[in-house]
Amino acid sequence: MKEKILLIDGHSMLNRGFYGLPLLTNSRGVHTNAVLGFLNIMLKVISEEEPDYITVAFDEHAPTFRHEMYAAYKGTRHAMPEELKEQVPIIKEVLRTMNINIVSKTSLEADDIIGTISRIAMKDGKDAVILSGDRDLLQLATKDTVKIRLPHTSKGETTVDILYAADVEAKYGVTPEGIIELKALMGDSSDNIPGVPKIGEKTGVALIQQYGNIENLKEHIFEITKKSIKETLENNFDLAVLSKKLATINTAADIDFAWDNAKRGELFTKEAYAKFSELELKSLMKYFDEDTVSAGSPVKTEFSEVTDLGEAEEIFAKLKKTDAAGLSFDESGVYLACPDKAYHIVSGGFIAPMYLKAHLESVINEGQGYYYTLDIKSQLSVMEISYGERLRDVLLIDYLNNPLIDDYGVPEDSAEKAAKALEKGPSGYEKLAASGMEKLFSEVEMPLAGVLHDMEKEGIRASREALTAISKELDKDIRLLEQEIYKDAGEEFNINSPKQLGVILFEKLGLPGGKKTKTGYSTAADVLDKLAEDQPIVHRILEYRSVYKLKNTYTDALADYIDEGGRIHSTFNQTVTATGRLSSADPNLQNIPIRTERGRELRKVFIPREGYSFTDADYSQIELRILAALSGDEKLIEAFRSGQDIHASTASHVFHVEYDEVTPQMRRNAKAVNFGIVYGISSFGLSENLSISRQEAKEYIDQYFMTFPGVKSYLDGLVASAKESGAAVTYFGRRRPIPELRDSNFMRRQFGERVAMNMPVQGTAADIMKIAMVRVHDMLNSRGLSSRLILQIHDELLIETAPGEEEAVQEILREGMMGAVELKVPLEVDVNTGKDFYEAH
DNA sequence: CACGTCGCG
DNA sequence: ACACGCGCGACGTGA
Repeated sequence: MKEKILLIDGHSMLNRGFYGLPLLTNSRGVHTNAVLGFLNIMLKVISEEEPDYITVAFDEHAPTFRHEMYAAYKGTRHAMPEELKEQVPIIKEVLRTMNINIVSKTSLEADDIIGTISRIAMKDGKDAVILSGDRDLLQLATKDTVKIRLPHTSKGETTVDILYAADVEAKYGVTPEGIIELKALMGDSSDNIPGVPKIGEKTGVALIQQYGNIENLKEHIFEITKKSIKETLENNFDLAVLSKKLATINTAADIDFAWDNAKRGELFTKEAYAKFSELELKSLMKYFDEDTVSAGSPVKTEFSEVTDLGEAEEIFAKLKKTDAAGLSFDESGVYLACPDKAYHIVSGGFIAPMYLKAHLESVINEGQGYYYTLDIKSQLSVMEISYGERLRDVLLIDYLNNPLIDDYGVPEDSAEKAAKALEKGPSGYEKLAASGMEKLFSEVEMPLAGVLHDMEKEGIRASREALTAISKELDKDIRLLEQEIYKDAGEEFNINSPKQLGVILFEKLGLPGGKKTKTGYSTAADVLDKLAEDQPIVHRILEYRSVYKLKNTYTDALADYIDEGGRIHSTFNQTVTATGRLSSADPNLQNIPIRTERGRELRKVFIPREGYSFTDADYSQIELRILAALSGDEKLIEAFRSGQDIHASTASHVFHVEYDEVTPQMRRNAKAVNFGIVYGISSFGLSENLSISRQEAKEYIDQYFMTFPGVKSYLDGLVASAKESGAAVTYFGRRRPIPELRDSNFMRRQFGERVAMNMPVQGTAADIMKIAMVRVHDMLNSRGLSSRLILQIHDELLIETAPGEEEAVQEILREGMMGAVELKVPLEVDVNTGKDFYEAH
């Protein structure tokens, strides 16, 4: 049996994986799609071919020869996307853990390495299998010793074709040598081979079939009948010669290759297991046997238990001098992970909680290293340490590095948190710093975590009695509406089921239209409104929904969140939104009704503690102000500086009427245009929103951009730079990757463009509010006030104000919010006080 | 668990 | 010719 070597074209396989699979990441935001695609196909081929030797060839990063020299000359070399680039070192490391030989050499392309080794194999009497996604390699196929495995996907199924010389000829019409000649004529844009203009695959194949090679073709050029072909060949023959040179793989390159190094070893080692786990390549875990799994599981850091006071003292002293440590704490004590050793300092006995807190604070605030936590906010409920710039939270680091991650993988176990914080912290911080987000991190997100903890702990008082009373009323209405709807429909059905409702409305009652959504009829409010304004049943259904929602989502649900102290404690998430906003959950206190009077009534259940009042402050038009400031559009800036109503002012410009002549309808439309601009305008979206024609919507937009040309060029610039860098960025440097911008799907690309326009505006507003929160919190504290920040609703802050502190609080809110940043447009803040949330806002 | 719907900015 | 406004969380239905 002849021995066999598998030769893999590293970059081409990575490329294939990258563009063939969606942009996958593991929970820490590391992109893995190219690695996964590479491994999938490699493992498939290994199991089919059972090679005795394996070698993967990579191009060196330095400019390589054949193809790149032309690219450099033409200036067409295209940059590798960042998401792909970062996977190159990863796959190399994975291959190393799998004992797979990697060969690369400066000034040589992977093709040349593979070509050369394949010829060494032939000389040494071995078979060679070449795995590549690049058809260029087909020139290396021989009659029966060198075959090419070329993956291709059709109908979602990936197969890896087998091509010997005869197969190449059957499939492409030319011999392996002919592939070179063919490329000389038709070129290859992906490889930067120019070819001869106007000659494509068809003409190329025909010419090579007839003349064999370009030299012979030149001699017989007079035979060519088609004038245009003949001309282009005559005029561009030098390009054919250059292309041939570029397309020819060097099979006698000077490389170091030893069979010993290429010998196939154990692929599924415990190191490989650890690597696969880290990358979360779950579909590949099946290859590992149980022994490997247990041996390769990440080594749990051993935390030695410390109960002795003296020993604890020494450890804290040592901690102050280490460069980096991970720390976490829970009811049992403090976990400290130093680079050399890890400790669990046990609370209780000789070591009092107060002692732990004091020492921890002393380390964090006086130590010379950096101390990494993982989700500090949730730990502050155990021990309220105060911290400064030496504390770095890895959850917040990870979030800033990539806010799109769904799950940052915070372990339950405190010890693991400390270990992981030390493990991931320093490199994560480096990445963050490289993106210029140090200030955002240390001056905004880190201190904000403490502010949010205080807000969560404080909570907001809610009246259970009031909720119960409202709930009863709503319930009455629901029953009434229910019966009326059944009567209208002529039968009982589940009104809450869009599916059943669609059947009733559009089939049984034969209401017009009835389109939309993947799963059936849309019964959304705006659709129903447009379809059947005059139908009583439609109005009752919308009324039913609204009342039903009020009862279930608000009244009843909120009552269950009231604690013994009569207060509701929401969670403010700091790491969930793509733009940098906060979110509120369990319960969500950022979506308490206000737009309808009936819903708004609900705000009366939120009340301050006895003797206190509510002070509410909200930024006026902050997003539009940011748009004006960042775009530098003179007219928009002037509109704000003049203190006019911005929507009316926009209306007067867009509709060419005097400011005083703007009608309410015009103002409404202008307001929708303003929103549209901030959301990443499209004429379709605006027309839907305003129930006007696409044409009219387009005219509004055109008119808007004509009025505010600076906004237009700013938004265009945002899209352009997001395409360039792959991300949108706020004024303060917060970054949101937008992978959609290079999606093959038009719709998703469009979405990416809208995001590129919206994120810097929404995100900057979020940044400003966060800065304001830290300032307001600081001022309340430093002035020793008893008033407390309790809610944030994106552009609004609510403070529970202690008696006698009303004026101070108003001033703090104004100063904290307006002074958060200095822009070309003044930030305006509306402040209100009230005896409940209804009155205050 | 995905989807539709709807509450908020 | 085509698709669609940005950012969230909670609820109920139905597979």
